Amino acid sequence: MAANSRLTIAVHALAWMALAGRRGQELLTSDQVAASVNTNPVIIRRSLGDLRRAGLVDVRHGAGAGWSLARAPEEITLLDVYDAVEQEPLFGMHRTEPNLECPVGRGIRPALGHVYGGVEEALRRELQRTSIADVLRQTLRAR
Amino acid sequence: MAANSRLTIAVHALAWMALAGRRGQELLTSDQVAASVNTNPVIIRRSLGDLRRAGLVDVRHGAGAGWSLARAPEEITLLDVYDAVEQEPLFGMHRTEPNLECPVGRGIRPALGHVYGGVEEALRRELQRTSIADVLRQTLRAR
DNA sequence: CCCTGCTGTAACGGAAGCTGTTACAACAGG
DNA sequence: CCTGTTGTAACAGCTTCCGTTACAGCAGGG
Repeated sequence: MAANSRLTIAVHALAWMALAGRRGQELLTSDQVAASVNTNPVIIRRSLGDLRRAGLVDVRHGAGAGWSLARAPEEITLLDVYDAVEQEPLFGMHRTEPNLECPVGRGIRPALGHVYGGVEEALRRELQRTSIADVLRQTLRAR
Repeated sequence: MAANSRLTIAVHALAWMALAGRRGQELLTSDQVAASVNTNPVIIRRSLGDLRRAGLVDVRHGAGAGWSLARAPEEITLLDVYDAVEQEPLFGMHRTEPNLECPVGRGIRPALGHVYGGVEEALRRELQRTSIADVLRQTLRAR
């Protein structure tokens, strides 16, 4: 499985913003976030751009610009983040159309679509159970 | 997300083998399976090789060679198949180590590991609820 | 009204994974 | 021994992801 790190990067950025906000610093630049994640600021801007389009963060331009949370950390679930940064389905179908003259080839895709839908639904339910505030709490507890 | 089709290919192959077995043909060659999936026989051999290592299918060499199910279709769950063909975790961690001088950078990985573990567990529970026989039943129902 | 600092995004490159293809050695029934 | 099939290596094309550089655009503050 592809195992990309987009969800991890986005959650890390949000958790860091939540901690900074608690310390009185509402506004962070992509450079400041990138310093904690240890990556290039453009990666952070791309990720936070996805989150902005989903309404999870706000951005300010001009001098004194930066990013801030659009909601309280308790109100942002990992499902919100997942929807913001991932679009591909979990499991791919056949790359080439199966043989439609075979009874299995003819019916397998809708059948699998149904099963895969149930799996994704279970995944989404689980992601919804955890908020950015939960992640931050567990993060600070781990010493 | 990468959305590879390995689970789909493997389940398709197993469902087709289950149907052929029900029709009295226990043994299928990789060419015959490839004809239903509509792909190259080597792809099928690679996939069935994973399933063989997991003990889900048997193989016979020599003349009259081919593949057969090692268990009844009711006894093979999609979780068995998933474990046989996927090894990467669902969500990747940071590609480069986060900044350990930041409290979030220091604690985020174990915290996320815990959350991701719960999500994978939910996914596994759901995959376990469906067998190859279930998939075949739904496949033949869809006309 | 300009200056400055940051965002938004395009363009590009390297690395890795997946799929598909060819080729060929190994194996085992008949 | 012959034949048909498996097992696997090697390779190519394609795509995605991550990282980097570059630069236009925006908006507060002086």
